[in-house]
Amino acid sequence: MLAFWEYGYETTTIVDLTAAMGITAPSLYSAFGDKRQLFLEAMLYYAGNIDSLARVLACAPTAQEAIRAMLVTAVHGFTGTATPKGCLLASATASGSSASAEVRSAVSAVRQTITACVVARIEHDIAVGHLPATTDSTALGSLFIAIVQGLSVLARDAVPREQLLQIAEHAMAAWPCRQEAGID
Amino acid sequence: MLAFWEYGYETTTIVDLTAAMGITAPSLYSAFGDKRQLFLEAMLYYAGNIDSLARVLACAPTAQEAIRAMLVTAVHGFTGTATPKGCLLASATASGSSASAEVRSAVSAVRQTITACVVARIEHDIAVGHLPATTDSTALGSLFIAIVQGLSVLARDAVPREQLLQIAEHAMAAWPCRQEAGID
DNA sequence: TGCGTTTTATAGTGCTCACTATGAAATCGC
DNA sequence: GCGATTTCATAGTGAGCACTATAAAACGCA
Repeated sequence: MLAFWEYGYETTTIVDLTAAMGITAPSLYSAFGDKRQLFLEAMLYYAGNIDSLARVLACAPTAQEAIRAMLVTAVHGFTGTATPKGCLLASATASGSSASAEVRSAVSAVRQTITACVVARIEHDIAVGHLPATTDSTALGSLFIAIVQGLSVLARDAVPREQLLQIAEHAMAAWPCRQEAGID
Repeated sequence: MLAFWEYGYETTTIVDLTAAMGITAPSLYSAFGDKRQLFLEAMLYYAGNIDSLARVLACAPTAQEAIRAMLVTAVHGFTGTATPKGCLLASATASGSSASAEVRSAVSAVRQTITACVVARIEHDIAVGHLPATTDSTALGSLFIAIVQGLSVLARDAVPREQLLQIAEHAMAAWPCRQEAGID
């Protein structure tokens, strides 16, 4: 997973993977089938962290706080010292030949699942009156997904964690109704 | 440029490039040196469009309108039918082996130049009183760069132009002072 | 037309890619 | 303890990569 995270899907070689895993090529192929299946498993393992993030989305008192937590968690994940910079989903298949279209669409599907979770949380807050009924939940949720993916690009450019956190804080101003602290 | 835009730097092959340009490999090498130099020229040609965007930044009446125009221009560029989806700067070197680190830092440098233009425009509006003196110009400018790069990811996921424009419109709410229309 | 120069096409170079055939080593039931 | 079965390492496979040596063709100029 770390190798794919660092170098991307097509640019990571079997030698990179076997070296990282401490096994030989035949073992890798008997265990995972081929490079594509190994990547899909690694991606789902990576997205597992985001599944726990979906639980955080549901448990937060408001959608604002839920998204704030998502942004902070993302920034921390993108700037860890023990892991590659940025987001595996954002960078591993950002480009590639037409041979890897299937892998790219699998990553896109995971991203859309995450987007759907965010949109659902926003719609819940609309339903209970925390957000205006006129709120465009799809556009607002997609905006924050876009911001997360954009933060990944900046993290890859070696922008430090503190600055990314400030950017994320500024992004929180995009909520349609400015509820000051204490309203929740 | 279109080939690099579509497939990325490392995943675009010399055969792709010679086929797109209608020339043979020796002609390509005598004209451009090698693949790396050809990519750098193609990237600067692509960024040339963004240089004209820097002029738009300076000519707009306010920083808000300047950034709004940048977002709209970006969305249109990311969803054109005659060009690949997304942003060349965002996707072409999002991942890659350590052999292409130099190319990746060149792309990062262009992105930081664009960020500096945006930040300068925001600081200009702070100086003339269009924006609060407490505005964090670096964080705010970087946020909109992150949003543009994030929109590129969504565009690559085949999100339609109209939805991206709505997302961009929602992003405009992130400005620190909500100046309604007519104030400028 | 004939010659020197530049451009271009053919055909390959060594290298690395994802992937695998074959023999050695370890493991297991009994 | 021993044979059957599974697991693993060595050593390669054809294919495709970035890149180039050589020679033919096109061109400017007389």
